[in-house]
Amino acid sequence: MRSQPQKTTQPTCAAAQDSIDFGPSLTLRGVRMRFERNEEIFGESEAAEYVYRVVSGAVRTMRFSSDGRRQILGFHLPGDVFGWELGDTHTLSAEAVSAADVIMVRRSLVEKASAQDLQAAHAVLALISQSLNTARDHAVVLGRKGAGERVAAFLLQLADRFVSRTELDLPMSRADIADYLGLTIETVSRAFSEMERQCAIALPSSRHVVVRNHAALEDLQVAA
Amino acid sequence: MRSQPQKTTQPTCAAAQDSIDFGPSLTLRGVRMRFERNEEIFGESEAAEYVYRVVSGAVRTMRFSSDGRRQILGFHLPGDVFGWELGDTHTLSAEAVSAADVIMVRRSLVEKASAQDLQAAHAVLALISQSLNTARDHAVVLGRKGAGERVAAFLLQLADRFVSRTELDLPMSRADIADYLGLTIETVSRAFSEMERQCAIALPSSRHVVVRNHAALEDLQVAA
DNA sequence: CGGGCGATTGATTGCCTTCAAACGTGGTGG
DNA sequence: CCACCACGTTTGAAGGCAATCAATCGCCCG
Repeated sequence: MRSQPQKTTQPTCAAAQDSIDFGPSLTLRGVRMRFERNEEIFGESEAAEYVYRVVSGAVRTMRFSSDGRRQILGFHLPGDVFGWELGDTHTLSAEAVSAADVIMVRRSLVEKASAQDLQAAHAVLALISQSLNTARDHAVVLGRKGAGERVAAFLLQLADRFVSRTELDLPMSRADIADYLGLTIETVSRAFSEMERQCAIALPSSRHVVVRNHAALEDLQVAA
Repeated sequence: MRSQPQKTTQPTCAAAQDSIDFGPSLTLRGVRMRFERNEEIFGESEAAEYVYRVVSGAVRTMRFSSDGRRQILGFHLPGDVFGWELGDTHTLSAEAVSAADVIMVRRSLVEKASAQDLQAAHAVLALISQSLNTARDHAVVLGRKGAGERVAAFLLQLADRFVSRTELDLPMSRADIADYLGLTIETVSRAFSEMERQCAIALPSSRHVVVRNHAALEDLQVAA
């Protein structure tokens, strides 16, 4: 299933671009690669050879329950780092949601840097710590929110990450959103339609969301 | 709501006991305290002054959704470290599930140690990394499993942590289990009853579970 | 113009929640 | 020592919300 990733032909800009910035004191060089839509970046239990940063596009990380059901753990947008592991194998899988440019830095470089430089070690710690916090928020959504609330929370979360907080171009399908929120495609779709009916959002197309009433979304997120 | 915690009167054993072992190269001294059942250990948005290790009893960490619904993020048993934060305030709350002895180490000590010693920094990283992995597993359970599967997964998870893998003394109530698994008390109770009916477990008392058929539980965990 | 895929909408089912009541046990006070 | 109360748990009945099953729609691409 793992298709041959290939380096971009054009050497896009300077060397400084092809690196991951872990913080004020840790910038590591890597290689830029392009992954096509739905292409696997790495799989669970594969050797964790690289750490990744999204340059453009979007990436999903996920885990599968023993009988194959998929849980998406997070979406990663430009700037996000993913794929870091403490051990030497990946504990989750990653795929490109849309065509995505990604910078890959050898894990050994990160290890070496953080084994020599305390600031580097702290930068990695901050990264993981942030991931943990996000994962905990996600647990609250999955464990204690209804369908409408989950979708509202998802949209608000995305809105906070886009430059324009009202115009969202969703890179992911309804199926992705469903597997992220612990719902089905149909339920997600109905939630979108219902929000449109209530004029909280507009849906010029299925992948383009306009937030019409931010406050209404925040209400939905709490009780819907 | 925060009652006055009080140090245990008997100085139980040596100084080495009242410390947290983060790994081969980081052991920090602290103070031992006892918390009674349901006593708050720290609250969300309080200053994160200490890092904690469970000595005896059990602790729950949790977060609340904006309208007050409780999601338990984890149960912490003897040996577990909890309450670590990157920033200077807690991002979750902790309470004693049962009466619990806990060792508290000043966070500033951990900070100082991991800012001076690379092995110490790595020990903290390993700790957080493990928490992240656990949180991700939890997300799979919350997002993609049915009620019976959740309870089975919960029991197997606990069984792995007890000395006796077949005799479990649950320190937590059905309400705690429900809030951990994203279910209601009644649904959890029904799941237990159903497992007993299928002879996967026995319930001599509501808090004492005997695993009769480990394999059957593993099956339930996948499809029930 | 036709095919395929993702999204939407509708109808129905089923699981979990909600509401309600009874049970059991541990603790307290008479 | 026993009666009683409180609280956690279990069980039952009913309802609701999301899943499932099924059909249609819309759009992109060939």
